[in-house]
Parts: sequence; C-alpha cells; structure tokens
Amino acid sequence: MAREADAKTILGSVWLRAEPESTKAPLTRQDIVDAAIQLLDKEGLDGLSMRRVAVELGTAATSALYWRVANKNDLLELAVDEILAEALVPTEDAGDWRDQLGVLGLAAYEVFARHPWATQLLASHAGLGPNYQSFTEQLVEILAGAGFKGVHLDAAVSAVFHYVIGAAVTDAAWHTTIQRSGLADQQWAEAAGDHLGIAPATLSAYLSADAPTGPATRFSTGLRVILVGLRPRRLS
Amino acid sequence: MAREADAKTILGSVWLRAEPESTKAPLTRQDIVDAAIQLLDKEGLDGLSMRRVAVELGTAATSALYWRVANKNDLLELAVDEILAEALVPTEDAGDWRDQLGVLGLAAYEVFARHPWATQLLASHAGLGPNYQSFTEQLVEILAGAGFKGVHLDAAVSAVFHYVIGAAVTDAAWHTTIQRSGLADQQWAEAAGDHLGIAPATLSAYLSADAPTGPATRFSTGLRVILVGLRPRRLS
DNA sequence: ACGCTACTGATACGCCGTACCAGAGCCTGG
DNA sequence: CCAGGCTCTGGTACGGCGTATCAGTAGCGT
Repeated sequence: MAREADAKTILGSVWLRAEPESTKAPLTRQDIVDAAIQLLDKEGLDGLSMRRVAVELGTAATSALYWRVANKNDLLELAVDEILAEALVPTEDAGDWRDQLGVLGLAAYEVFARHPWATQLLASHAGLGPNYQSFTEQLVEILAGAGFKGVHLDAAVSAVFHYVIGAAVTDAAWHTTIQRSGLADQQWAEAAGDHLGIAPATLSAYLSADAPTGPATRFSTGLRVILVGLRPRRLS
Repeated sequence: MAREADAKTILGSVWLRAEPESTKAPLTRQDIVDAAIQLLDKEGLDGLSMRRVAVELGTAATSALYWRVANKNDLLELAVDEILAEALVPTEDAGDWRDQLGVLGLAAYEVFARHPWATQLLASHAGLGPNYQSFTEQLVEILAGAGFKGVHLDAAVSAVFHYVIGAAVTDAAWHTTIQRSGLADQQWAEAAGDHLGIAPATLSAYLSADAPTGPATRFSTGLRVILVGLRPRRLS
C-alpha cells in the first residue's frame, strides 16, 4: 500500500504531515510537483489529473505517484506553495516601507496572474506552506519596521494582504471564464460585449493586461491608495 | 436533446446566454438552484453533483436538470449569484459614507462566511450576475456620493472590494482545510497546533468566529483602516 | 385527430481519484 | 550466502462523476 496514506490523521493538509522518507526513489516529490505545475500552467486546473501527471512523468501507473503524495489534494497544495516562491522578492533597496510593500504586493499579484490555477485554489487551502508563510512574514517585517505595532500591525497586514488576494482572485475569475468559453480574448470581448451592452473595445481595454486601463494598473493604483492611507499608530 | 446546450456559443457563463423559456416546466430553474444551494451549504462544494441535486428534487434522472441549465458550471454560477442577494443590504441610514461602506462590506463578508463554497468559486467565475453587479454598483454609488471621481473612484472601489474578497477567501481557506480533515474545529486546532508549534488555544482563538481575536474582528479592523485612509481626491 | 414540442427515465461513454494486488528488485540481519 | 522484508512497479478494478443519447409520453394548438 502506498506509504503516504498510512498516516492515521490526515489533518487536511500536506503541511501537517511528515514527508515520507525514501532511498530508492526514482521519482521525487519535486519531480511530481514540477510536472504538475507544468501541466497546470498549460491546461489549467481542470486539465490536471493524476493520470496525466503520471503520463507526463513517463510512468504508466498512477500508483507511482501515491508513494510520494497522499492524494491529489496534497499535490495541489505543494504546487501552490512552490510557485509562491516566485513572490519572495527582495525589497530592502526598494525605498521606504510603502515602496517596499508596493514591490512585494505586485510580485505576488503577478505570480497569481501567471498561475491562475493557484488563485483558484486559494480559497480551498489554508496558507500553511513555507513560502506562503515567508511571504506574510516579509509583509509583517516591513510594516513592523515602519513602526506598526500590535493591533495596528495586524490590521495593516490584513489590509495589504487581503487586497492583493482579492485583486488576484477577481482577475483570475475573468481569465478562467474567458478560458472556459474556448474563444480568444478578443472574440470573447466582442461576443460578451454584445450581451452586456458594452462596447467590445471598452471591455477589451478593461481586461487586457497591457492596456493602460487594464487590471494591472488598477491593481497598482488601488494598492497605492491603501498604502498612502496607512500610517503607524493611526488608531487609538 | 436538452435545450440549453443548443446555444452555439457558450461563452463561458450563464449570464451571457438567454434562459430557455418554458411552459410545461414542472421544475423551474429556481427550484434547481435552491436545491443546489441547500446541498452546497450542507455538504460543501465537493458534495455537489448533478445526480445528487436530481435525487434531492425527487427526479430520478439528471436529464431533467439539463433542460433548465446547460451544465454544472451554469448551476454553480446561478447559485453564487443567488446567495449574493443576501449582501444587498440597505445602507442609507448607516451614517457617513465610511460607515455605509463598513456595513456593506461586512454584509458581503458574512455572506461568504456563511457559504464558503461560493468563496471557492470566486476565482473561477467572472462577476457577471445581476446581484454581483448590483453589489459593486452600490459600492460605486456610496463612494461617488462621497466625492470620489474618475481614477480615484476606481481605486477606492478596487481597494474596498478586493479587500473584502481577499478576507473572505482567506477565511474560507481555513474553513475548507479544517472541513477536509474531518475533525471538529477544536480537535483540529490541537493536532495542527502540535505540528506548527503553536499553542492550540492561540490557534483556536485565531480561527473561531466568535473569539475577540477571531477572523471577524480582524476583518472589521482591517476594513476600518482602509476606510480611514481613504479620502476623496487624495491623489493628484 | 394529429403532430409537434417539451419533457421523462434509462442507459451509456469516457473520464476521474484512488484502492488493491501480484510480482520485482534490493537491503539487511543472520 | 541466503531469507525475509522492505520499497516500488504495473496492472486492474471500483464507484462516482458530467453529460450525451434515445425511446417513449403527455399535453397543447390546430
């Protein structure tokens, strides 16, 4: 029987279980996670199945996977945390604390824009992975360094962090919906614009990443507004 | 063949297609959506299947559903928008614009807390439903009434809205992870606390909705901080 | 009375996650 | 050097899923 499933208490997350040690291991956890990420980036969340990952890895049977990973859920958790590593950018040289938070927030936002499947998983998996935790710690450190303390620190972290998540989620929703239609962005904008009574050009400009009125700009200005409003020891 | 699927262009969302009219209809769209919501509230997103909805409605075959709904995705979109109606609370008597936004934001947050499955779907479905749109319109109106205009208006809406979504998503993540473990909240906190090196009591207090250090309070203070920082025509 | 349409109920297809099992190879203790 | 017990492979199987398909039926407009 596959080793990973032996654990009596599953606890709902990979991060609450020990990784199975191995010696023979022709297939490491990393291999599996990497293959999964590649597949997820290419085909989206619905395109991922244990069988496809197995095929991608050249092993005919899925049983090979279950030696390194308890179930599909584990694999997804590992994949999400893996790509979050991309959000851990250095910020010391970015300027004052507001600029630093801007850089960090944008980095996370861009990671989620690159990997919409990860965004779709944010509401189903508690942030227990090491990279997720490092990210929030980095947020906390910057704000603490700026003089935020106690409740005010918590509130400021909450404001910035949740704003980033929310923006990523909203963008991923558009992306996934368009993807589901099977149409190219442009064509979808035309068809959808008709139904919604919006000029396709306006819709396109609203959704296209590069457009000056696109989501990336909206994200940055929204974040800026929050950051400008934040001040240490503001509340009593 | 089921009528709904006839539409040549699916466009990725119910809201971009016409509802099939019907005369005989012993089973309305509303019936189906209501049954789905009941099931989702009770069993979570993974507990919903077309077959189970059909059983719940007393019709043996799932084909009955496909006359009113093109596919499972449509049903989920309809369910999400349906529960969003609960977030459309009146705000005129709540005080100044900040208080009004506080009331509206909290209402939405609480809706998502009551229906975590809807939160899990936020990243997969663009907000095209009527209730979703009404909600954002209400946000816009309050801020416009407070004197926000143009880019500043967009940024303020983005800040408030995305913060609410992000907080809901983060909370749903904890909820879903604990749910998946099959343990009661208390027991999970003990087991997880062990693994993470956190006192179970601290973890419990952090997660329990009623606790003074719980997610609901964190949401409110975070939102308050954002609102306090917002001012009409702040940016150039 | 007829035929069309909207619908029912059943069945079927091809996928999914994952359990199971027989065997293979290797590691270790005697 | 061998025996036993690991870890791991490959194959198969189970039950459930979304949804297509199809033969029948009931009621309505003419």
